[in-house]
Amino acid sequence: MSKTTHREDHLKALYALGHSGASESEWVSTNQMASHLGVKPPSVTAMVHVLTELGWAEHRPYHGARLTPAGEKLALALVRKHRLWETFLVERLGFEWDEVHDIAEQLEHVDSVALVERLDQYLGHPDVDPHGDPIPKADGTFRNMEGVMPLSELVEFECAVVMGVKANDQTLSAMRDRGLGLGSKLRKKDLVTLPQAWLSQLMVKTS
Amino acid sequence: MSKTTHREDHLKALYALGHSGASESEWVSTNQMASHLGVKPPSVTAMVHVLTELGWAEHRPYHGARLTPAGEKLALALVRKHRLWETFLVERLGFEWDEVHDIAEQLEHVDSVALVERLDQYLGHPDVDPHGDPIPKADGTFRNMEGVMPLSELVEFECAVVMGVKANDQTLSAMRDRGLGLGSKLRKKDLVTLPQAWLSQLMVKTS
DNA sequence: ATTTTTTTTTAGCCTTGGCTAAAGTTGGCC
DNA sequence: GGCCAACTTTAGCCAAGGCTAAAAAAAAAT
Repeated sequence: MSKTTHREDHLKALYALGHSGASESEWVSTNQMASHLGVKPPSVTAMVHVLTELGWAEHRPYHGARLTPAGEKLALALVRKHRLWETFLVERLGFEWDEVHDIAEQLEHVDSVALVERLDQYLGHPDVDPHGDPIPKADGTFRNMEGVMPLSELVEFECAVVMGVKANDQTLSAMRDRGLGLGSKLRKKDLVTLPQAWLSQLMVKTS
Repeated sequence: MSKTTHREDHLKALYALGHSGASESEWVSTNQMASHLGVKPPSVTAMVHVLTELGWAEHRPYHGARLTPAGEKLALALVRKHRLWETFLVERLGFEWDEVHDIAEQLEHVDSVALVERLDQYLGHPDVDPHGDPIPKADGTFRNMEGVMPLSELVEFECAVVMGVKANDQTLSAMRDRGLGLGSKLRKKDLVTLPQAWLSQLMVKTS
């Protein structure tokens, strides 16, 4: 990996782990980042120092790290690239939704602003990627995702529509085998037929 | 750059410099590779040793290096990827032919056989890239390029059709400004209006 | 409140690829 | 045939990232 790619991977990890719940960027522990990146904690400490030097992160020793606004902007650009490429791979090249993550992981590090913008245009400025995750616009804003929640949080409902999925490739493949995809409709009685673990991974909206 | 990307760059240099004229892979000097790659000679020596270890090149000290059949196969796969991506960038994303080299240089290192094959299919199995260079098939064979030669080698002719261009981005841009592109027709009398240097860069076929 | 456990950081080493400077080859020129 | 110039390789150093082991800090437990 290039120097840049390394830095980008750490930025993305910081972004991914720091935005689980709240909208504010949360402190992320060294251990969390290390296991997320498949690396040992000392390596993370070293890279966090570099990111701090660059003004992209701040570090409170023995407490954690988090993105600065500048770092957040860069991370969002990476997320944008990743999700646009995933969309391209599925929409244009005919890949399945469980096959694109690793390829997009490589494509997202290609450095060309013009390429991203032309890709976005070519795809018709999509709002969400093949997993239903919102694609940040060039200015960093997101599509409104109001009313979307994990299936597990619904108590009473008639019919729910799948708006997104948070799952690894293996689970995505299994869901596809069952005919589940974005837009699938689920009724109360269907719930018992689904693997328990999926309830928190399927993001739905009642209609 | 990743370890793999470094090796691939040296393989490509060996291929590019060793196939100028003949079909056989020729010996390439350390200096040639170094200046082609923008690196100092000792770095090339070191990498050539690595490629030799891997069975991708052979090295005759103080004489030069050349690809083995295995190395040639890998180099061809890289050329294939590069030219397919260039085609995609021009045909689908609307880039100009002088804007795509550097981007394709990055895209060609993305590692996924499925991606290359789907891209090839998506583009309709093109024979040549936007510069008229032939795109190797998955099995390593090329389109027949018979009858194509530099404009400078034509002595008497009625009309020649541009089939390819060997030029850097700046020259490509200048050619575009003059309306020159693949398929452009040139007559004997047009020659005097062209910059001298272009005559050896424009690959043509008499019709 | 002290001790123990867990987490994080620092210290020190390895690998890979780059560089300069010095030594070794090759080959052309008298 | 010997010498000089050009080119190539080796030797030795630097930077970036990764690792393990040990030290330091924070958190937990008694």
